[in-house]
Amino acid sequence: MTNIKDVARRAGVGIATASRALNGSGYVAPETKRKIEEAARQLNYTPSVLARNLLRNRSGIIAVMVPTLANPFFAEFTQAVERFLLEQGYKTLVCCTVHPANSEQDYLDMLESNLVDGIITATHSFNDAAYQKSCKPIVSLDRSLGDGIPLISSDHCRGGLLAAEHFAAAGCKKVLQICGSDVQNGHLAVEEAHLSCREALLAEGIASLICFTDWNRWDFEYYRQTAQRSLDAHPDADGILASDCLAMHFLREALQRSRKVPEEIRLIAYDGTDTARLSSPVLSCITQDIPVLAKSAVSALLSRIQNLPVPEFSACPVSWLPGATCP
Amino acid sequence: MTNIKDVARRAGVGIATASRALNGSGYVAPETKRKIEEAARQLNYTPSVLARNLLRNRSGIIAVMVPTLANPFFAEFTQAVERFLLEQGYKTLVCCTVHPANSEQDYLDMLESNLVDGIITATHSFNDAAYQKSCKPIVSLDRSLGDGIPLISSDHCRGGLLAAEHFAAAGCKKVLQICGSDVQNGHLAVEEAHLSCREALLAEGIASLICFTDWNRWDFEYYRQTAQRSLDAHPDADGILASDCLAMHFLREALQRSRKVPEEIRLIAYDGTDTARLSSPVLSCITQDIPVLAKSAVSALLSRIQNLPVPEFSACPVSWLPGATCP
DNA sequence: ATGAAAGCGCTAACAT
DNA sequence: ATGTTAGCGCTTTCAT
Repeated sequence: MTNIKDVARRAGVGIATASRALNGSGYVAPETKRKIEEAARQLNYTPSVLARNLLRNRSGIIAVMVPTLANPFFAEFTQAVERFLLEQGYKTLVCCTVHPANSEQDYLDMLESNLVDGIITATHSFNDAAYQKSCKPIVSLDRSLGDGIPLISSDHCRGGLLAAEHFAAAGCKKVLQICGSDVQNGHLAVEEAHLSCREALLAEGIASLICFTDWNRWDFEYYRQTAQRSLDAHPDADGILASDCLAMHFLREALQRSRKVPEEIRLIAYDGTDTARLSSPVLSCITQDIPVLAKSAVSALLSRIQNLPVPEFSACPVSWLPGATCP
Repeated sequence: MTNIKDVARRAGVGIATASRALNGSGYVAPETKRKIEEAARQLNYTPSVLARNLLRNRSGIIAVMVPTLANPFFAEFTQAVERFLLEQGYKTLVCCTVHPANSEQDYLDMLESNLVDGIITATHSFNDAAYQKSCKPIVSLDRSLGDGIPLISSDHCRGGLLAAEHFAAAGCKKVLQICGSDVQNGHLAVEEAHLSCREALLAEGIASLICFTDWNRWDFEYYRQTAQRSLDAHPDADGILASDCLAMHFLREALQRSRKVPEEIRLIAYDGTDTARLSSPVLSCITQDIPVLAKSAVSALLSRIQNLPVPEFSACPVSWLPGATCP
C-alpha cells in the first residue's frame, strides 16, 4: 500500500502539501500541485478511507436492518434505500435478522463501535429497550420504537379503508384478514390497516375475521401452511386481505382447490411489490410507495445525523392498484 | 464517546493494560482485570472499530455487487452471502449497479481505498479490464473476468441439458430460448445453458430459436415487452426457456392471451428462486442452488483474502424442480 | 504483571 | 505557499 507519505517524498514536498493538493483544500502552487498529482498517479495512490474515517469519527456507512431479503418488500425497500443513500454519499450495509445465529443486538453494536453512522431498521423481532439505549441515529420503518426514534410508515389507516371499500364494492360477505400475532399489538404500524379495514367492513355489515400469524416468520413454507389452514378453517370466506407474499400463497392455494378467483373469493394483497404484480391473475393490491418510504427514511436519518430536527412520525401515501383478484 | 484512555484512567491502570484485559491478550492480574472490566461497564465503553481497522488495515466488510435487489435471484443470493459472511465474521455491503448515477468503478474504488476487504461481483455491466487492474480479492458470480479472479457458477451445461430433456419429453416442436444479447458472448456463464440446451434440442429434431435481449436491463416493464413481443413474433412456439422473472412475465402474458399452459405452451424457468415457485400454475424450473453458490463465493473470497490457493472455477449443481408449466 | 511510547494513514492547526 | 506537528483510538513492542 502506497501512502501519502510516499507521494509527498516522491514529489519532493511535505505531507501536508500533498494532502492539500490531493484534496483541493488550502493553497498550493499550481506547479507543485501538478507534481504531486503526477507522483500520486505514478504510485497509483489511493487514500485510505480507514485513516480518514478514524480522523472524522465517521464511516460513511449506514446499516439497513431487515428480516430477510428473500421477501420482495424488504428487497425492494433495501434497493431503494441503497439508491438514496448513494446519492447522499453513503454506503449501505445490509443486516438480515432472520439468520438463526445472530441477533439484532450484534447489529446494534455496530453503531456504538462506530462501524456505521446510523441505522434504518425494518425488523420485527427485538425488544425496543435495546434501541432506546442507543443515542445514535436510528430511524424505524413501520415499527414504533419510542421517543427519539423517528417512525416512517405508510398511511395504513387509509390503506385499510381502501381495502374495505373494494371488498365491499366486490360484494364480499366475510373477509379474512391475516395479520401478525397480537403479541406485538400496537408496535407494528401496519396493524392499523387491519384495524381500520375491519372497522369499515363491520360498518358495512360485512363480517371480518382476524387471523393471527407469527409476526416474525419469513419462510415460504410457513406462508403456505398458513394459507392452507386458513382456507380449510374458513371455507365460507369470500375475501382475503394479506401481505404480498402471503397473498401470493393464498392465490396459489385457492386456485389449486379450484376456488374461482375473483368470483368465489377476492384477494387483496397489502404492499404491492413489483413481484406481487407478476402473479396470474394479477393481484389487486394496496401499494405502499416503497421509493417514498425509502426516501423518507434516508432523509430522516441524515437529518438526525446532522442534528437537525426530525418529525417523530411521517406517513407515506398508499394507493389502490387494480388487479384481477378483486374487481 | 468514551475511549480506552478513559477506561484506563478510571481503573487506575495504564492504557496497554486496559487493552490487554479487554481483549484477553497477554498477562493481566485477575484483580486488575476485574477492575478494568468494571470501569468499562460503568463507562459503557465500546471499542472503536474504526481505530482497530486502521491499525489492522482491514475493515471486516465485504462488498456484494449485484444489478438490483428487485430481482429475486440477486436478492436471494445476497441474502445467502450475507449469512455466510456473518458466520465468518464479516459484514456485507450491498452495491446495486442499476442506478443511473453510479458506476461499477466507484464501487471498485472502495477496494483500493480499503473500505472493503473484498468484493463478490454478480454484475453484467462493466468492462473486465477494470477488474483485472485491481489486485485485491475479487470473486465473480457467473461472469468470467479473467485470470486471477475465481469464477463461481452453476453447472449450466447440465442445466441446459435438463431443460432440453423436459421440453422433449413434453413433446415440444419449437422452443424459444430467451437469453442475453450476444454482445457479451462468452462472458456470461449462463449462456452455456442456452448453448447446450439448443444443441440437445436440435439433436432431437426440435427447433430452437434464440431470442436476444439486452443483457443489462432489469426493469419489469422491459421484461413485459420482451414477453409480449416474443409471443407475438412466434405464435407457433410451444416451449419457452427464460430466467425466472422473464418466465413469470411470459406465463402472465401467455395466460392473458388465453394460451393454455402447459397444453399449448410449456414454460421452463431458469434459476428457480422461491419467488418463481409462487406463481400459479407453479413454474417448472431448472434451479441453481443459491445457497451453494453463495457459500462457494464466500469461501473462495475468504481464501483469496488469506492468500490460500483458490480454484479458478467451480461449478455448482443444478436440478430439475417439477412444476405445472412443463410436465 | 504493567506502563510508556511508537505508529497505523490521514487531516488541520499552527508555524514559517 | 509550504512544512512541522499533534492527534483520531487503538494495539503492540519494549522496557521495567
